[in-house]
Amino acid sequence: MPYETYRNMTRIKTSKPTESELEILSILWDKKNASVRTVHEELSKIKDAGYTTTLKLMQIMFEKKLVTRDDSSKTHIYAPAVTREKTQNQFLDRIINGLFAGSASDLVLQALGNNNTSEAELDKIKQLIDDLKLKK
Amino acid sequence: MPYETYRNMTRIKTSKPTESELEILSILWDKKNASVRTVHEELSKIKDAGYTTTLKLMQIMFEKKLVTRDDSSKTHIYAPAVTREKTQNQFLDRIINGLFAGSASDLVLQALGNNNTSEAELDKIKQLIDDLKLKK
DNA sequence: GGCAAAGTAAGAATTTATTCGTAAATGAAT
DNA sequence: ATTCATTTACGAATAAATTCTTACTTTGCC
Repeated sequence: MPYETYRNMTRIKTSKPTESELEILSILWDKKNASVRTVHEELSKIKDAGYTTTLKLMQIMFEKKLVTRDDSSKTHIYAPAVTREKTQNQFLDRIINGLFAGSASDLVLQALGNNNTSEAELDKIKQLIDDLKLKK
Repeated sequence: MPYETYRNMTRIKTSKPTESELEILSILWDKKNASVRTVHEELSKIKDAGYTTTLKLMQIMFEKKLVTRDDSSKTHIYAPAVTREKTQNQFLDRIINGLFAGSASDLVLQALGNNNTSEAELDKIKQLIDDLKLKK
């Protein structure tokens, strides 16, 4: 079976976004929605690829249902179909299970230990912890 | 240039481990060191691939300097060349910058919010926060 | 209508990652 | 020293992700 055929078959279902898809999603999350041109120009600031590359990627993301698309006018307008939060949790799960032996708190300890987090943010986390403890 | 040649040129420098390499590293971190056979048997519990596949992967990891190797006897013994902590931080950095807009505390809030962390672990985190605040 | 600009579509090519087949090397046991 | 199981070496095949080339479509403008 030719690879293209295979890919078209499996591309359908929603799945974890790849590295490049994540970059595009990040832009869409910020802008709410955007044309390929807009995304591509934003993308050009951090990487170097042709316009049709971005287009193709966004088309694939549409097939995977990672984005929606309004094609009522010539220039299609894309919007994220998955939330930033859901995607964050998806990646967190993977990294926690694959790299932190399933311990979310180990991840938290590493993340806080190696990062200079502001005092205000530390307080916010402390507050969340207290809330969580109350619920137990 | 044939792909094999190209790959041999670029495979040299240490880089972020791939998904499969991470599975092998996890086993090596647990066992301190192991032969290909041992790693492969451990791997068989969670995935289904041939022995030479594991071997090849570990050889590539050796070339990438992700693992070291004692080849003084017939059965080579591999050991991790990167620490679990360093790798964890590498991935945390990537996910924080790529998906959490650079905010480690956002990641922490998500990780704690969506995970049922035990009270003891919450206390440990709280303790760390207090330590961090003292240092400021 | 004809044409240019900007866009989309689709498949091929390339790059990277993973898996496998085959042959050669090692070494233990007889 | 011959046999046999185990292991390594290495290239090729396959899979997956990314990039590019080419052709077609739409729209605005003269």
